[in-house]
Amino acid sequence: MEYEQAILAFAALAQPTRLDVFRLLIEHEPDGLPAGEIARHLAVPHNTMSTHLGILTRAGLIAAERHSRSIIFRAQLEAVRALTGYLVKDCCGGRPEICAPLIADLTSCCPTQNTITKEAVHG
Amino acid sequence: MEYEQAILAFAALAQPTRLDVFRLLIEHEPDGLPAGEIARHLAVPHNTMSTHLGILTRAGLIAAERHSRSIIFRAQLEAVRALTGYLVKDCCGGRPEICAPLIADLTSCCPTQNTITKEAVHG
DNA sequence: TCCATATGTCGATTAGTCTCGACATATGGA
DNA sequence: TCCATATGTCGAGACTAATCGACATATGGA
Repeated sequence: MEYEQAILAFAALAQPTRLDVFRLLIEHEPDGLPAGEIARHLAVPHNTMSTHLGILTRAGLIAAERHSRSIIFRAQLEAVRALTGYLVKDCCGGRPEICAPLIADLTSCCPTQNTITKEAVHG
Repeated sequence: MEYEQAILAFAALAQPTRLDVFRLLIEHEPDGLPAGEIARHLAVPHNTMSTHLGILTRAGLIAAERHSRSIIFRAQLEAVRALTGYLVKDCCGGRPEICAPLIADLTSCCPTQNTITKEAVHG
């Protein structure tokens, strides 16, 4: 992920309504939700929501797809990967000893092929 | 990490000068840098920088410690861990299949005990 | 105490963001 | 074509953030 895109993503997530939208859409993966339903769910006027959805879309955090009269929005998990990667890889900076414990903690959150042997429940 | 703290952290990192400061301090881990040197390094007036350092500090992303006349700032890697965790664990939401590939990519960035057998170089 | 260095705080200006009413566009059906 | 539904765009007002000169505080040394 590039510098400008990271700034856009951080700015997009720095606003309560937009962070709520993003989390809501993550919950609704992989089906997504239409714009109107998102607005209703978070009790925000449709035009205000439209602005927020535009900001999240431009940041690459969500994506829109028209289905008949509705426009379905979906979270872009690839963007989450890119954003966390931007932070974590920055930490590394050639020094794995700094971020190794950081990654170890993340892997304990959610078992993968590599960490299935570690405790799966995180406190 | 809690909701309000996450908002503060995203907002703090959504500003170019502050993102630069944070990356600079990560580069200078674990020694840190005095406020004046940070300001000089990024060519920002000292009082403007003081404001930005305050915002980063309140967000928990950096921490200050006085050493004689200088105040040394250090990146708080724990905050990076908490912030990435906030994003990634949200993705999981009880569904590891969603974020497993996400974590797999992060671990490939920087070898740990679990992933030392995977390719260490990331493209 | 007085001065120099290092940093923080205040206040004003400028710029940007958030919100929402009003209007515009897009789709599907009668 | 006309209407209803779904969503987007524009514009104004209110709010918030960024910048930086001027002043204040803190530390160490003469």
